[in-house]
Amino acid sequence: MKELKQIHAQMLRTGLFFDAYTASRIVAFCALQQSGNLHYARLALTQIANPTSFTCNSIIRGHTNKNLPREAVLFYQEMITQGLAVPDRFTFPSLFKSCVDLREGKQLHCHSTKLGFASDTYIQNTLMNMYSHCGCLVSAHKVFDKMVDKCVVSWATMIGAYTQWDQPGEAIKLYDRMEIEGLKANEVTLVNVLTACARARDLGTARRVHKYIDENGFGFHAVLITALMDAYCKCGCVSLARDLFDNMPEKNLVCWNIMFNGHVEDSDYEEALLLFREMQLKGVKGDKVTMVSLLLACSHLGALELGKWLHAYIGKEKIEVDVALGTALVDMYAKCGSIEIAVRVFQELPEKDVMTWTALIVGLAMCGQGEKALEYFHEMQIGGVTPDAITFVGVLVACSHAGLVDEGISHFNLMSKTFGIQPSIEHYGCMVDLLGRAGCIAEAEELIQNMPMAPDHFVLRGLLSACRIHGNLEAAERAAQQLLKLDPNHVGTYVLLSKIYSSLRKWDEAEKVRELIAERNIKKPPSCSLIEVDGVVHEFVKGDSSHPQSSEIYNMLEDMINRLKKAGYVPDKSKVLLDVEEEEKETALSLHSEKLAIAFGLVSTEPGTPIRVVKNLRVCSDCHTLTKLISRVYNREIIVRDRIRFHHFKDGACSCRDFW
DNA sequence: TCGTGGGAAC
Repeated sequence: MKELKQIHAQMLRTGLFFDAYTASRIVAFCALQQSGNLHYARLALTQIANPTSFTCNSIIRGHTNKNLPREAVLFYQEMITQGLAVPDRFTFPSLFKSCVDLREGKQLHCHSTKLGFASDTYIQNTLMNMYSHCGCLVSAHKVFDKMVDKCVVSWATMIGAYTQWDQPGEAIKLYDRMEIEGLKANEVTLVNVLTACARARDLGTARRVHKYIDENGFGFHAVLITALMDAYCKCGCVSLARDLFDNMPEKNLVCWNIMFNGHVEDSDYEEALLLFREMQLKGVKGDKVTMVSLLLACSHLGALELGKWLHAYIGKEKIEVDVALGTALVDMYAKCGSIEIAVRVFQELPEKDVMTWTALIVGLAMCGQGEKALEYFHEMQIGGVTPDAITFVGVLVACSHAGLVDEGISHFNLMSKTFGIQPSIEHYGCMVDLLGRAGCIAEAEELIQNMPMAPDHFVLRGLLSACRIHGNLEAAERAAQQLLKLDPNHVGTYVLLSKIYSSLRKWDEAEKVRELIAERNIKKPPSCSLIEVDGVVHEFVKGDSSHPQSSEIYNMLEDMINRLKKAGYVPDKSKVLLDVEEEEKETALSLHSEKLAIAFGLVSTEPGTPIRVVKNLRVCSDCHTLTKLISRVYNREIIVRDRIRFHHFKDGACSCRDFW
């Protein structure tokens, strides 16, 4: 700018600036160059008596490029009202790009048509894009249909518009039409189609595009490969994406992020974290998108220390905490059993939306803090945030876990009456759980009878587990029958039913159910527990002896059980499925994965440190009793997250008040 | 003129 100003001054002295063409270059430089100055461009313009359309177009483009859309449109208005210059075909592309209002967009469309640019391909392409951005896909398509000379850009734009407006199926159809008409696609077309494949989970098309890329010699194109990776990830083919990723000559942050997210969505949290360490070794820094994915991994693993480390990293690297990242932080602290920090982080967030509030409500629900969850639910509405269907799932879960039957029912009614949200099967699932858990089995059955859809396995399993808690065999058999019809290969049904039989001492029936599992060759998912020590997540499965410190762990386990027996512990063998000798039952119990994880926690952390364990299944009653005692005898807080909620053990009691 | 990634639920 310093040099430009000198040139400008000389031009004024020599009179060269009064030549419109020469002056236009001064304006264009100031308006368009990185080092330019838009304000100066507009000042210079005021000194030009007869600016050309080129000069004015530069000003418009300058505002568009610097993301000042309002100013671009306002300047156009000035240009025509003051008659600065007549718009030409170069005026409209950047003008359309800056137009976000449909009404205004139509006016500009009208201008361009009156000026004779109706069939200019360049203008029509940007016009389509403008209509799409203004949310009028129909108009965008009308422009597309009427185009006589459609070029690659036209097709790519329309495909992109469909994808953007959540109609990936239509986008893919359009691409198919292109292929049929024998048209060549370019990189952008393919990126847009792949984005559509990702949204539509269309693996077939993604593979076809991949083949097309290989066969048409596109060479290495980072964005294209990145889009392909994402499509593979979203279609559940993470390893295909990983192959592409590993072979990329250069990896930008977006492709790292896609890979982190791919592994997280694939439930491979450890792999996501390993990959992050690899990225750090390469000296690449994460951004807010990276943090969201990694925090999600921590949430699933219950890796609080790692989560805290990421939180500190966000602060250290000055990563902007926007709503999505804020929500991920709240979710991480809540799901890692640190609800107090979750609440504090939540309160300090500058921006919260319905997802943020919902994450907190769900977090409180999981801790059994139903009343608090309801308080936040009301505070949220006072703050002007409208709850959605998922928020209500959280509210109902909160009521369910805290035994707030009446509140649950009233909120269930409130949902449709006041908020116009029709209850979905998820909401009915919560209600069945709520009623069943509180012992109202008949009411739960009646609700299932009267709901507008057929019960799914969540609903029926909720009923069945309520029957187990309350020892209602008749209702259990009815629920189990339906469940077995619906999903005969789900081991949970057999296990629950068999547990009900054995708790009622109907050993023969229990055995019969157990035999069915073997006969039908149904695979049991292994029960496993995770515990994080010094930032490393250790995994234990039932009866595990693969851990390097296994002998220490088993010694501790023995010590634990002996000390607890002295403190009054009697193993609860009634829920053990196996029809074996009493002693073996005791051994089977003592090998439950959470007991191993807790024993490991006791040997590998300082006295007094809280122990946090995450389980993939629900805790059994024996482990629950035992853990209560451990918390007293070993003077440790123990926080166990099971498949659906938290148990916070302290001084011999559990936060669930034995209601789970 | 057209292009890649992230947050809440039974």
